[in-house]
Order: sequence, then C-alpha cells, then structure tokens
Amino acid sequence: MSHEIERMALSRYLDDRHLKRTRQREAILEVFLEVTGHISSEELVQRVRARHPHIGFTTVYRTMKIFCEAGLAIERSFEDGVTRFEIPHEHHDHLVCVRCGRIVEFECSMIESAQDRIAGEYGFRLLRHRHELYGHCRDCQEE
Amino acid sequence: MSHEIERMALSRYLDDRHLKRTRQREAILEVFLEVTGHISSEELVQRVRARHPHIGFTTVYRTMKIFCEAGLAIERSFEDGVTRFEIPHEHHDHLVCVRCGRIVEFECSMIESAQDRIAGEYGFRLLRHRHELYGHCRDCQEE
DNA sequence: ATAGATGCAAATGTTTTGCAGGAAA
DNA sequence: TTTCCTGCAAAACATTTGCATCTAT
Repeated sequence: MSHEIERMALSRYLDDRHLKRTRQREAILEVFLEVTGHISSEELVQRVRARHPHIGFTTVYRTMKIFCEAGLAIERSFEDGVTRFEIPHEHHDHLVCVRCGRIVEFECSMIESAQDRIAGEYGFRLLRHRHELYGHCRDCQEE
Repeated sequence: MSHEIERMALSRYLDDRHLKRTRQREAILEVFLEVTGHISSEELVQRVRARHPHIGFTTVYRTMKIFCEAGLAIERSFEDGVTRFEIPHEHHDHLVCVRCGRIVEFECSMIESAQDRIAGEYGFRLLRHRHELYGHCRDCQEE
C-alpha cells in the first residue's frame, strides 16, 4: 500500500486532536492520493462523488483543510480564482499555460537564494513565497 | 499638472473606442493618480466616495477595468482575495508582510533572467509572472 | 453517552451583469 | 438623438458557517 507516510501523518493528526476516522475522510483521502499534479476543489468533489455520490462538497472543503493542516496537502492558487491542492514533495514553483491550463513544476536554487538575500536586504523574515510564470506552453504556441 | 502621460493615455484610449469622458471617470482618475503604492478596489471606492458620495462601486470596478486596459493601472492580487491596483512603473515584484500588510517592491535582474531561461527550457513563451515573498517586516518581528 | 462529523441551506465577500433611466457626443 | 454610462438590485462564484441530525468512539 503506497502513501504510507501520508496515511500515518493523517492518522497521527486525527488521533492527536481526537478527531474521527469517517467514511468520508477515507474516501476523500483515497481520491486525493491518486492525484498526480494539481487538483481543484471542484474537480476533487466530482471525483469523490463519482464513487460516493452522497458526499457533500462542504465535507470535501472541510476535509482538505484538515489534510493541509496535517501536512498531507498543500494549497495552491493560480490566477483563476480556484484553490488547487497538491501532494507535498520537494520544493518547487510553477509554470502555467494560460491557454490550456497545463501546470509544470520547476526548481531553481539560484532564485531561492536570491529570494533569501532580497528578504534580508529589506529586513523581512521570509515565511514563504509564491512564484509563477505564465505563458504559452509548446503545444499552445502554433497558431 | 502631473501624470500627463497617464491622462493622455486614457484620453487616447477613450477616443479610439468612442468612449465618453464622464464626471465619474474624471473623479476616479483623480483619486487613483494620487495613490502611492497599492490600493484595493474597496479603498478606492471609499476614497472616491469621500469626495463624490453618489458614485457607485460598480462604476469604480468598471472604470478600473478600463484604466487597466488603457495601461494606466496594473491589477495585482496578493493572498487576501482582494484586487489591488498600482500605477505602472519600472518592473518589480513584491515583499508582503503578513502581519501588517505592508507591501514593498523589489527588483532583481538575476531572477528575471533566470525566469526567461527556465521558461525556455520548458518550451514556454513567457507572458508574465508573479513573484511574491511573504514574511514579517522588520517592525513586525519583535514579539 | 458524547464529542465530533455530516449535509443541507443560508450566508459570506468580492466582483460581474441586467436593466431602466440619465448624460455625453 | 443616438450611443454610451451610471447606479441599483440581483446574480455569480468559490468558499464558509449555522444547525439539526447522524456516527464514531
């Protein structure tokens, strides 16, 4: 069984605050762990409902909040007003195609250290950042 | 009279599409050109209404859309769900204090060129980017 | 038995749209 | 006198909250 780490993290998070293991949380976890890349709240609701039609979207929203707090999910938002989630993995930022919506991850340690230096220059204690490049991906350039 | 460039850009934009010069647009322009830094839609509505109580917030939203299209304003959004506007000036990104909301601009050509290189590597034609550093500013660190 | 979870409906907050009346060209 | 603009109310949209009911512990 894969994603043992995520399952254990959730298990511990729930136990620590006396939260319950419910059918709904199990179902949402299953679906979320299958995601590769980024999934919006709405898509997540749809996929969960395909298997468990009774689950309300409110529950999905509330559950994803818990997953984020438990460290199983990271909330991301690009420029279309919807929240997306991804499974945490090594640090990265994103390239977003504004035509097809494709999201590609990139990593650049040079930029990372430049950020630290800049924050320091301005006296900021850096907590997090957001760095997105918007453009047309290769497939969307011909026309 | 300052901001001649902005006024002329708007004038031309309006003329080109046979749009009208109205009292409301004049009023919103006056207020907006006085802004230093970033102003949210809501703050803008308040400031405009302080002088012209009759102006509707719908008009402010619609007018700012026109200003953006005319190149007099740039829309920015940080992580609090509201749209902010700034007067265009040399390219820059932002440091945002998550405690007091202070927004500081920075510029880094090294990051800019790294972005171009990365976009190229992934076959993207870069249109724009978004780069924000979130943290605590100097004044918000003591506690 | 009881703290916690669910799902519906209603509320939220920001921004947009429909429309009838009003103003600029 | 036509075309565009305004302002109100209502809609949109993603997300959150209230609450009565249900369920895991």
